[in-house]
Amino acid sequence: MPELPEVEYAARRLRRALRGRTIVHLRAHHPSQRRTLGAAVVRRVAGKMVRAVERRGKSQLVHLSDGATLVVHFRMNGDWDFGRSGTALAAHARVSFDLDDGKRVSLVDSRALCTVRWYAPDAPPVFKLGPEPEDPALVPSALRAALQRKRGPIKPALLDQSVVAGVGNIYAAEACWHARISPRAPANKLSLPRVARLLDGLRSALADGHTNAARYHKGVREVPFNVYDREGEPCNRCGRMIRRITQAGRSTYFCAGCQR
DNA sequence: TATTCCCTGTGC
DNA sequence: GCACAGGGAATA
Repeated sequence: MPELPEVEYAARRLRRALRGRTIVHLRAHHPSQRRTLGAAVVRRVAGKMVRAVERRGKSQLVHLSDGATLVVHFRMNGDWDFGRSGTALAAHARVSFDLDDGKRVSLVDSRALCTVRWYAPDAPPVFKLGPEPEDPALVPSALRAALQRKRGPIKPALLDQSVVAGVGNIYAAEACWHARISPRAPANKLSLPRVARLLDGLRSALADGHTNAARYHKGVREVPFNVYDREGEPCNRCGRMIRRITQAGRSTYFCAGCQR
């Protein structure tokens, strides 16, 4: 379930496994991954050491010792599986890294929508991303300026990665709920106080997400969402029924009682 | 700015 | 069967 908190957590685990290690063997196991990881790339990556792993928005960047970069995107349901080389591959393993310490990291993704791209040292990836949600430079007036360039309703606007990096469908809806703003409110007409509330709402929703990402692998009970996937259930704030609508082809959950 | 497509799995 | 799934690039 990879949105920003999950990707942040995944990138940390990946960093722990890869940093300083040499990739003995990179393999693409599915045709959709072989399109971006051809034989030449796979050959070139072999023997390179991992200098650093970082996250930008929902992308994970693996910086290699020859200056090349691998960019991993989980899309809808990618995740890492950590195991040992030579053992059976995890189900739905799409790409795997065999490391010089005998361990193997696999990208598992049942839908095979995940992407792994290789960038040459002289042509590094360029991201059209807005500020990270935690960036101190992201103040209400900056968010408002970004939103004023947008047409259409606020909730789909929050999914635009050039507005704020890493906001996905769940947290866009949760942020609107926290801020008591209708997902249908025009993005470019939100007042500064409402934008400030939205920013606070986004940060609290993501904070819950970070708690959950840490709990996910420990079997600890997770913090429930307030609106996402709760159609027909009562709102935690006003008790009215949560509704589901479609915006820009995706589900939006909200409470028409207290989100105006 | 909305739809279509990429894939496969799940739940009704 | 069919609708739907958290993303994003490519389209009209």
